[in-house]
Amino acid sequence: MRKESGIISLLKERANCKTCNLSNLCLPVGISEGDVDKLDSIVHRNTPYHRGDLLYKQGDRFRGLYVVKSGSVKSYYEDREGLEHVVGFFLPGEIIGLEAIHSGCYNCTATVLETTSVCEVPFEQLEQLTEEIPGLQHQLLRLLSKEVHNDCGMVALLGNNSAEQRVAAFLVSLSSRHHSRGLSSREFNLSMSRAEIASYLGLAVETVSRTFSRFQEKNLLMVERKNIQLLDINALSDIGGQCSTELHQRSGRRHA
Amino acid sequence: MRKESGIISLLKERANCKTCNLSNLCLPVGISEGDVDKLDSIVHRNTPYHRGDLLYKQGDRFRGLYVVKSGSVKSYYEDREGLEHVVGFFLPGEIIGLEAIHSGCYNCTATVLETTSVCEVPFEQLEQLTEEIPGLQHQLLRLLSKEVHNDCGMVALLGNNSAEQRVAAFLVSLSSRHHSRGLSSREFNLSMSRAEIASYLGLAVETVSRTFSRFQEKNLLMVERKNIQLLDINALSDIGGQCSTELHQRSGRRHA
DNA sequence: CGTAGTGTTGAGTTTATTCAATGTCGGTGG
DNA sequence: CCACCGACATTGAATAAACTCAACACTACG
Repeated sequence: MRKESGIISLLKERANCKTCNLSNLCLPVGISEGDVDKLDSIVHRNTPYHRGDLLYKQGDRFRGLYVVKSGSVKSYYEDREGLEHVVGFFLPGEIIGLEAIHSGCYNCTATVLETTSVCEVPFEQLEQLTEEIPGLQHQLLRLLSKEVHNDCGMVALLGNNSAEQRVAAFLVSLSSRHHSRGLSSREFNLSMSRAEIASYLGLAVETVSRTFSRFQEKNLLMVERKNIQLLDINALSDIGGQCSTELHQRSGRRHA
Repeated sequence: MRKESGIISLLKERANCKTCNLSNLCLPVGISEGDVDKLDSIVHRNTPYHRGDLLYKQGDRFRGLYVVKSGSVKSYYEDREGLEHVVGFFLPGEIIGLEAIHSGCYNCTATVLETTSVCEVPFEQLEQLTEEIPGLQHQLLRLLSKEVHNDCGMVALLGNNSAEQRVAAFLVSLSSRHHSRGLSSREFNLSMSRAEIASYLGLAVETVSRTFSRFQEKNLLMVERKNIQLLDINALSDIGGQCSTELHQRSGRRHA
């Protein structure tokens, strides 16, 4: 078996594969196996991080992107009072640091939620590679665009107000993101704390907790600490509104 | 005077210029005047749109990006009940449609708020030009990244909860965006209705209205229908929190 | 001049928050 | 091995914030 490469995930955009099969991933986007080697050569494979470790801090100079190989990451920024505001969670296959290309320094802090391994992709070198690898540029643009798309969805969601809608949409999003990595969409781990969920969704911790309980009473899910099972994804999807489906699923329509 | 070009705005990222002076705009980003002509040649200059006209509809095939030359645009999506959720406003110099690169079709509807002129930039041709124009690719990536950055800010803001914070941050954002185009940061036009602001900020119309009134009582601003004057931008900026400054201003620090 | 669209203001209700208490898990040290 | 501690999670009760409903005001426009 070949070394698994984080950059592959970067380019493939959640193809359905558990282990990184190169030809599966790159051919469909027009990148040959030879080119994959070039990509691989610029990627740093960091040793695993542990809960609380930082990938980068708010204000650090932009070095490159990070691709989650396993585990999960949150990104947040601190306001003047030192309060933390979570702006995103990243699961395997997802890319961190895209917002820093523009200003040349990271404007969030990225920290690891559990034992996590990531690849570091130096951005300058990646940009240079676009000259050698046809199709790479297009993939990068698509990647960025997708992030914009997801964020739009988040804005719409947070404008949706009700706590139930937000929590439901959040869960459906996690579910579909797990699914797109070939993992179970029904049962997974909440690597983030209730407080982190609350911060992300703009709710109080207690509200998140109560909403979980209410969903559980309605038999929509079963949750115990970090472990969660979605019993009725359709119902949750309905509660969450279009956001939860539209926005975090690639091409798929509604779960019918 | 030379024909004004929307694509210039696209590349320059809000340099401080009222009229589009080509050399000002492009040289700093490493694009020569000759290359500007190439860019100009692919841009469609549409006749002005009027309030309510659509640039594109949710679901339309992605053709290209739109750059606002004058006027303003909102983008929103309709949920299953047909309710409108505003996800963004676009002022002169800003680019619309970035979220559609990924999926190949627009997932929001973009509509014009007042008499507005825009440029249409066919995306395929723009991508091809990156081969001829060095630096163009980098600018495109930065552009997308900036959008991600702004959206992150919006997510953080909407997680910030309080109506006052949201409205204040919104106004400061508009202010600084006007400022960066060389227009007054103190007094400008709210081309969007209260309902549109409310939808964008996830508030009720009445709450927006009341918040305006409260700010006015505190002498932070003067608002009458569409016309607004910010009397104390610092104070508003403080209320809005880091988001309002951090997130919508380029390199500048707080208004000191 | 009257009407429709939009914005403001008030009163009551709903929702989510805050504050406080209690419960649960996981680790550490006696 | 068990008791204890701290971090995290849940639940309840009181409070505060924003929402809904409803009335009214202003402007634009025919």
